[in-house]
Amino acid sequence: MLYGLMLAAFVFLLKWLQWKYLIADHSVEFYVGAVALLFTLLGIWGASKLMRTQTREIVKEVVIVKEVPVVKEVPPLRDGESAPVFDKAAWEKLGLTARENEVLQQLVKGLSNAEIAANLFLSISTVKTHVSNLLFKLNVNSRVKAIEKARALRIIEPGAAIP
Amino acid sequence: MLYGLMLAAFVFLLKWLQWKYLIADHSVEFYVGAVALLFTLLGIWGASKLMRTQTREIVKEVVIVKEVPVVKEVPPLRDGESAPVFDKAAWEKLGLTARENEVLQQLVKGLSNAEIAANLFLSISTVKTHVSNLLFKLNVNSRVKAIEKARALRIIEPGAAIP
DNA sequence: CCCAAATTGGTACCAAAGTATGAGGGGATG
DNA sequence: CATCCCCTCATACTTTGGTACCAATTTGGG
Repeated sequence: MLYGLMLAAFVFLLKWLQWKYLIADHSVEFYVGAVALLFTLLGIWGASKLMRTQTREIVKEVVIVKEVPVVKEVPPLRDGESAPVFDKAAWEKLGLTARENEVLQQLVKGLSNAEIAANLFLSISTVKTHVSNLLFKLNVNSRVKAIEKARALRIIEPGAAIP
Repeated sequence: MLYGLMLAAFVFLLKWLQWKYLIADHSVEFYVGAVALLFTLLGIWGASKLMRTQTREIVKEVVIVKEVPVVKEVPPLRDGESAPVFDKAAWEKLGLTARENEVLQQLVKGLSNAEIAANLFLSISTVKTHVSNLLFKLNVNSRVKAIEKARALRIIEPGAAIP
């Protein structure tokens, strides 16, 4: 409705200008360009107008979520009084080198090779080498399984945070 | 870039038509209307294209706000042996669909996409779709981090084995 | 000193993970 | 019936992960 009206108004305006200034042939492109630009903007405006409600809704929804006292709804966790145990014997059996162990500790935090490389000031190549050796020593074929296994074997350093 | 190119191409096309059909004065309105319509659509298209990412990002941001307190205030899960608690409230807030949840349960077991596909009788494509959507909803960018987050949020089914 | 292991990194290559997009069907809902 | 959401699958593509092999350097012990 509004849109059609605006279009009509614009055409009318153009016609009026035409009468007033007797448009030359070579200025057609200019007008077309102006029209294109103007209506592109109109389109963007309209679209964003429609989109905004959607965005708002989402935000609102989530904000409501935020107000819910999350902690209370979580059943009391029987806190691991038992600090994570580092099974030194299991670790020694694996024969991990110092560096490999460091990498492992980063690995179980869920970090990517790139992140590990950054943390330990290594190149990604080196991290890959270490990780590959780790996977072999742990007898797995993916970092996810390696994390599992490391936890099962309790060879995660006491200080390491476990989410 | 693309936009400017399209505009140029359109003007050129118009010029060409002008030479070919020797546009009469009264048809200018028609062309202007066509241009207006076309570029309005272009504007809408472009805006919606851009808006989508923006919407995504907004959701992302707010989700972070929502989830940070969860991670912080819930005592870290120390050891595997304590029975995992399924926080239904947390799960519902994520808005995971039934299928996505099933995939998540497989995911946290450390299974690969192929293994999940085999277990759920799906194609790898479908699993990828679900996993991708899961990662988005959990606001992470890798399956490893998704596993972490799922544990932190305690949305792992009680039956699930944790190594 | 020399050897062995460890550390670091590089290249090359393949597999897996992840993203983007769209088609098509089905079920619920207005 | 139209519309929306979910589910399924596919293609195409980019990014990570992982393997294999090699090479230079360091380090500690015999």
